[in-house]
Amino acid sequence: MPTIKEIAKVSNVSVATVSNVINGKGRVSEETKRTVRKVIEELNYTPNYVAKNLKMKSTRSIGVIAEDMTVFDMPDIIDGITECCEKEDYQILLVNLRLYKKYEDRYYRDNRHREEVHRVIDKLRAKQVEGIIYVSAHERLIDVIPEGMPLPVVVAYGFTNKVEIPSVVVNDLQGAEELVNYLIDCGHKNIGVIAGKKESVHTQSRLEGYQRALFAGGILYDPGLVLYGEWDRESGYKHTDVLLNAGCTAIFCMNDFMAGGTYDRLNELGIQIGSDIAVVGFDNREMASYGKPPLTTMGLPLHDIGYKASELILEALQKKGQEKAESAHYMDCRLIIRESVNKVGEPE
Amino acid sequence: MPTIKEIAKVSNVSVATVSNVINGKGRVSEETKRTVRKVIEELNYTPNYVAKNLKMKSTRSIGVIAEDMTVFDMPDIIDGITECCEKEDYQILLVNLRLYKKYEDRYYRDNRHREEVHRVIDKLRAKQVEGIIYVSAHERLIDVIPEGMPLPVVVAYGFTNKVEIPSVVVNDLQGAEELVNYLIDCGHKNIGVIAGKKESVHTQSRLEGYQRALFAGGILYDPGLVLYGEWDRESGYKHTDVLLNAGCTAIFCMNDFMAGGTYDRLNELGIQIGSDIAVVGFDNREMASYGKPPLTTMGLPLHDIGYKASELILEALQKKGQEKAESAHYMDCRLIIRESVNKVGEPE
DNA sequence: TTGTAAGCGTTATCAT
DNA sequence: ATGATAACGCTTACAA
Repeated sequence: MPTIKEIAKVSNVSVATVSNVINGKGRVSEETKRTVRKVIEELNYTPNYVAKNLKMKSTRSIGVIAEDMTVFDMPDIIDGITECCEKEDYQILLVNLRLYKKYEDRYYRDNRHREEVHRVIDKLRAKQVEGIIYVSAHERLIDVIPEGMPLPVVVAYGFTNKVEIPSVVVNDLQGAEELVNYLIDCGHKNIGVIAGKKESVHTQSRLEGYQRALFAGGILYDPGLVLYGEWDRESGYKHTDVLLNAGCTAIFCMNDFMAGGTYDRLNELGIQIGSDIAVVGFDNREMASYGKPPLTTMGLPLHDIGYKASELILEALQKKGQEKAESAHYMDCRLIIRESVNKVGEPE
Repeated sequence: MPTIKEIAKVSNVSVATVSNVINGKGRVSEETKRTVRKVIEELNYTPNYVAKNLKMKSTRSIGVIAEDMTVFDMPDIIDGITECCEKEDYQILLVNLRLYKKYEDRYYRDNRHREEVHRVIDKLRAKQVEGIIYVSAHERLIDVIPEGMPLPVVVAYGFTNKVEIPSVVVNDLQGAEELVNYLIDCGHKNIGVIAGKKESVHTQSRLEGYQRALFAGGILYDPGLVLYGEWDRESGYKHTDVLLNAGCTAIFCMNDFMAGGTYDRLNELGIQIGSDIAVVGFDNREMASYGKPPLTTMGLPLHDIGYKASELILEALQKKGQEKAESAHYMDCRLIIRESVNKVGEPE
């Protein structure tokens, strides 16, 4: 690997001049520019960024800590991060914690995890990344970031307990509200819901969105129409009947898995989804588009979450140590209309 | 950010000593070790790796170029790469080409793509990565890597036209053979296949696997039982009838999408999958496990491909410039047995 | 327009 | 056991 010194030597100029033509700085005659460029070409020279970074005290790189690459939401978040970073010419140092593979399902109770995160952050700092994005595998409270980080950190797809660390998350409320609005616009008034676990923040927010939509639509909220499930297919299956008996013309399942379960039950019963009854899901998982009929659902703003997280980092890098922005950023969901919702005639 | 110099000053020792205690080299008294460590702790010092890397001329990092993060096979491949790299303490510089988002479906005919790859590689070289893994979004010939790369390059999930660049790909032949073997073990003798596009390498290899399994099972190969599709659901749907008419008791679809299509048709016909007839897919897409019944299919060795690619890079780094290994590495698929295959009694 | 030289934060050699 | 110091490859005053 040739260095700038060798380029200088064979070009018969000083290293300063070579540096200048590379970076388009200073005044250097067209003549020498040409020869230097030719030599660079011939020797297949590539400048050494680690030397440059050392000198410049900047790396234009950020660290991305992904809890687990293989969970369904990761790729789009990472995609959003990379899109923003590419635009601003920032590089990404990726570390994949592989939490699920390593610790099964209860890694977050584990102190090994906390220590590992600290180790990883130290290494990233050592590599002189200018900021860090921590990407949670599922939306929950992230409390493993050490105190007093000397560089901007944001957590994507998770909440934080420290005000100095912004987080960017799904706007469940808007999503649910818009989804139920759509149902109402289609003429449905008796809308049952198969919710997630009662204590989940998603469940709470999506329920609130449901209530708002109902209120705006002038529909009485009947708590008897909301059943709590476990987010799994089975829950959708077993709760369908009671909603049917209550005379619901539409069922709002708080995720696509549970919608799959109500599909199962409805099929058994010979009830036609999308004509006899409407069902909607949430999350827009891959399976949603393969349902029969394809499921109308709410798309998670995964890409936007990643993009926004990058933006926050880059902004923080600009106005170094200036006022902190608000802590939680809610990204809007996007309605994915497919074929599982029928219009219902005006009954009045 | 404190430097080693400041640590030295407040510890009342030289930088050399500090460096030594950090790296556990040279002889230094327990006494000074302790004080230096304390100062490091107090000042929250982290060594600057870019300086270290410059000095050491090594970065322990490799570049990973992903054609598109959001295609289904990427995450597992990346996961494999990171697992291997973490084990060997190598860092990953990730670049996401976002090919699909940028160029729709025919990016690979586009010269902008080639130029972009060259630019990306230059940047990675500048960052002093020690090797590069190019991860294709779909298995095909990758010919965008420049000639005479001065560092190890391997392409994961794609073929190469240069002998010096190893590639690691799916062992379609083994996969199909094992899958059809399983069918035969279950007593099936009349096995139809809904293949992919005729010119596809996957189709060719999987067909060969099918033929081998048949041969080993003493079953005559009937070319009339293989129908070529377009890899999509529709293909599975429309080819099912002729296989049925030919009296097949099992249908081998060359991907899960097409299997979904034959599921559709079989359902219409009221034929029970997993008892009246067997169907198997290939790829183990997310949807496969949600089928009714869950689809028996062949899992792609995505993780292994990533892992192997890393191994090849790291090996090449060891025996710098020694003899090249073979060029194409085939990773075995893994059979995923679910509920879409019935056993069939011995008819003799 | 071009060259000299200091310095970025480390490690390593060689004295002491 | 510890300390001076050169060197890694680059940028940037400043000098010529």
